[in-house]
Amino acid sequence: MSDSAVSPPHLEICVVVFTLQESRLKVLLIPSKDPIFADMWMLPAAPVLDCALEKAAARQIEQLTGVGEVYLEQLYTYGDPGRHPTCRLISIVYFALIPADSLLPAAEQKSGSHWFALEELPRLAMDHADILAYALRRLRYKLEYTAVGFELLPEFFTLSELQHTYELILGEKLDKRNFRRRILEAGIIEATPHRRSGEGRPALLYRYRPDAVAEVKARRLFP
Amino acid sequence: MSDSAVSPPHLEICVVVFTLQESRLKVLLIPSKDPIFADMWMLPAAPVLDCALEKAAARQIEQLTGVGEVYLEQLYTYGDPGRHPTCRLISIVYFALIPADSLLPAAEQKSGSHWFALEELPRLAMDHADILAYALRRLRYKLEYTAVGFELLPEFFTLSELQHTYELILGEKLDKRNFRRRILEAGIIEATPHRRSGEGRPALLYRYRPDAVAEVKARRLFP
DNA sequence: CCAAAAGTGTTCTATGTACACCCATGC
DNA sequence: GCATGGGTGTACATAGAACACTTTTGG
Repeated sequence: MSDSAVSPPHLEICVVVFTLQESRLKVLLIPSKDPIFADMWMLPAAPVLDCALEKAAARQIEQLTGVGEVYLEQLYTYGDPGRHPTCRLISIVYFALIPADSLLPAAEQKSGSHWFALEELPRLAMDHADILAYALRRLRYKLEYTAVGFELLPEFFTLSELQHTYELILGEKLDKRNFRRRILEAGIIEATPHRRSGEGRPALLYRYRPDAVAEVKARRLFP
Repeated sequence: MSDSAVSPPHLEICVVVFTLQESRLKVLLIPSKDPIFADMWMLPAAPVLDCALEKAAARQIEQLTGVGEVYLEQLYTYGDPGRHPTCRLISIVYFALIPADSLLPAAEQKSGSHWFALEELPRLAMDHADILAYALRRLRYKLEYTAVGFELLPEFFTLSELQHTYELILGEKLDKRNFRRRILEAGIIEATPHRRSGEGRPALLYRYRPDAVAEVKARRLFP
């Protein structure tokens, strides 16, 4: 079992995938198969076979959700004796944002994975609760200095939808006028000629400027 | 050689160690032993044997410099086909700050390592120049919202010495009065009753508040 | 015409920036 | 007594926070 320092530790790519459903921030989990963690859930992970780490994370997310292009960023590499009771394990963790409207429901059934709202998490195996907490911290932090919020929305969205996204993730109410001013001054989204009719006055639809994605990537602090 | 996806990739812990010598920010490098990278230098690295990643990085730094307790933080995990021409390699990179006065010169001789000023770097193997550039970016960034500067100084230091440290790392001149106000308001360092006599008026010696180390760790965005 | 959500500027506060002179010591 | 670095406060500019009413549609 854990005959330390004889064979190298196991190495896996682990992903924290967020989406927005029913006005809640949700994370993708899979049921644990290991009897040690019976009735617990885990962040999805897969053994590292080659060294294309980001591609491996993307491939894994595609298998689980059916979505190929996602916002993806390396989070941290966790390795510590005692993370896992019986084996030495190193997890390279990525985190990702997916707009709910691009998810394939079939993929979820097939993989046995499930989306959990952050307020209704099941028991998580190992240190996965810590990892998730850190991913959320980083997401909140990134939201403040870049405009990744739109990565969780469909291609066209209203400013109110975007603001609600921010409020959900940050866990606080924001001022409408200040929010609009800042987000527009950031120049990452732009108005389209279309409108959406709903209950009240129809809202202008916005989309992120396609060339702004590169800009967001350039602005990020993590390579 | 590179029969991909048959055996798992090689995994190493790599360290970017900064210190301050002769009014210059320096980084610790070792000469490459691999003939592919003849006459190039590298960031120190060692194969991963167990999964105590941070301890492994600390151990490596102690072997190279003789210093046991250092400021240490995980930087990023690099893995990409094409990083190394002949083998698949994943590097978990840490970065560290060491006060120059605690270095053991003997350790440097024994390991063949050498301190290079950032303005006079030799050719670096693989993507190590990128890694180093990112480590510097992160150091500069951290300096702005925490007060890690004192990690490069001896136990007792003057405010001018601390300011010069900041100026060196950030690469710009800072206003003396504003610097002092901010650094003291941050509450991370405290005056001692001692003074240092030098050329002009003797300067008060400061040290960081021992209980502030935990605070700095708590404030950091990376776990 | 009423309910429901969209849209829009200004004032105040706090934070950061620029800036110049006196002080204590060694030689 | 003079050269050298140490030490101190204030005015101004900029960024962020608080705040309330009018507009457009559907029912």
